[in-house]
Amino acid sequence: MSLHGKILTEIEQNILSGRWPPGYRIPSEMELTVHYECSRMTVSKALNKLVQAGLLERKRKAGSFVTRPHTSSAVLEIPDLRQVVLGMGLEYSSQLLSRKQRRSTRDDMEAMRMDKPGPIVHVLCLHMAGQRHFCIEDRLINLESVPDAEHESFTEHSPSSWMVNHVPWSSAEHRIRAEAASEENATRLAIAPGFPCLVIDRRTWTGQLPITFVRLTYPADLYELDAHFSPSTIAPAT
Amino acid sequence: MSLHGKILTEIEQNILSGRWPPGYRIPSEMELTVHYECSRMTVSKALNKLVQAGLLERKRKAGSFVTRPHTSSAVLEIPDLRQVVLGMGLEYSSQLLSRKQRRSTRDDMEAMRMDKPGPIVHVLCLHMAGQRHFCIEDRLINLESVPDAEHESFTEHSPSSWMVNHVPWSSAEHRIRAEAASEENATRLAIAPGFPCLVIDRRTWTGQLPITFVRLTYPADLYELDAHFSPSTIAPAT
DNA sequence: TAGTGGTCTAGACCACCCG
DNA sequence: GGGTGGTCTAGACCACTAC
Repeated sequence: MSLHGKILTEIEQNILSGRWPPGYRIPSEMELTVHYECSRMTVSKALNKLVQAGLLERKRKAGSFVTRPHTSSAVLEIPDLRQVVLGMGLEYSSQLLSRKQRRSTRDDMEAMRMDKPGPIVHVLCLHMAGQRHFCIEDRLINLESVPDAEHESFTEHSPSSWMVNHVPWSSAEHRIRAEAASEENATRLAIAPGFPCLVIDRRTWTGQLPITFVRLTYPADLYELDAHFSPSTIAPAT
Repeated sequence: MSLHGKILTEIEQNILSGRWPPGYRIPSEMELTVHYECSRMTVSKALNKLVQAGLLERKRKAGSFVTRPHTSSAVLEIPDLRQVVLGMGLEYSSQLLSRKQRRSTRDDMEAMRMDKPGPIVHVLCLHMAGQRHFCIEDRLINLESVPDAEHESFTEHSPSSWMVNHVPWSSAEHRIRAEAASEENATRLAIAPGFPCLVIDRRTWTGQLPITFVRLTYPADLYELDAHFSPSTIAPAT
């Protein structure tokens, strides 16, 4: 592997593992050239790729910093539902409907794409936007990747908020569809069974390790998903 | 603007304008260093950003080539519906329901984000997957950006296929939601009014120029949208 | 104002692989 | 074999901005 590839990988792992948390100031280019015994260009190449990937922010004179919990960085955002609702100008609240802990069943393993069984947390949470039932969050969390979740009650912060703000991820998969509300969800969302809903399934990983699977069910017309995409927005870096 | 930014922009425009078509071999790094009177690193930086953007492919000894009609390159693909259906193992057919040409109305301009009126084509097309009504495509095309569309009947190829294969784009915006089928679409899709549908609005541009607006309406359960996303897939270039 | 990143140079060696 | 891109160096000057 190339030297700048090695530098990139090592720094990336420092970030994704949490050793270098959001806001952390990483060593300056000069310090890295010393550490890796290479020229500034080589270090710079690695760091700039990490900027493009959304893991770093760099400021002259200040240094290079790990970005805040990488929320979106790009295309399909992974938002904190609380922020979404507040952004709509509505009051937000959430209600934990259930919280279970268990060894993963076969269904769990399939949903999360786990390759071997392990302890998980299963939470169900209702999100409200003003008086409207906004979203049902049905989430599995892999306790091997996110051990902190074992002692988190999710009553103060919703699972959505907690995950966004505590857990970094390196890849995600979304599956989006329309669906008629099931009896169960219709009751939870105070809508008629069969009412159209937008359903988003999302899996996230750090490296090869599954973190969480979440199914978000929104009554139609309460939520739209936005995705901007510019492959050519390489915006010559000002 | 920086020099490599200028080089990047000029080459990008050569590609997006079609002057350098897919497969075209662009000048070598050496030729570009002569043309821009700069060092190889500077040219290289620009070219490698274009590789990341998916506009170029580079091969040792062979040279740098414009990629084939950039379909997805990443996250939210812009598929040819024909390929989608065939990929599901079903027979594909399409039927043009209407084709109109007009000067853009205020609604058209709003839909396409045009800032001044101009000639457009409005097509409506039904896509079938086997015996199932798969999707209604409701599309506006800006004739100023896509003059060829004026003399295209869209009977042999569906608008979706034609656009994907003929028109390059540089940025796209998706809006995705669930919706109850309108009376009109229910008839077209052979479903009951109120049946849940997945609706995707998509706008595409080349540079600042709007190309097309399309609304795709799928009956629930006939289609799911997939989106993979790895910000950290910066894969140290082999 | 000093330290940081942004940019650029003029070389160099190497791996690849088309012809 | 020779031209291509991939990588790297050891400098350099500049712009920005936090301190």
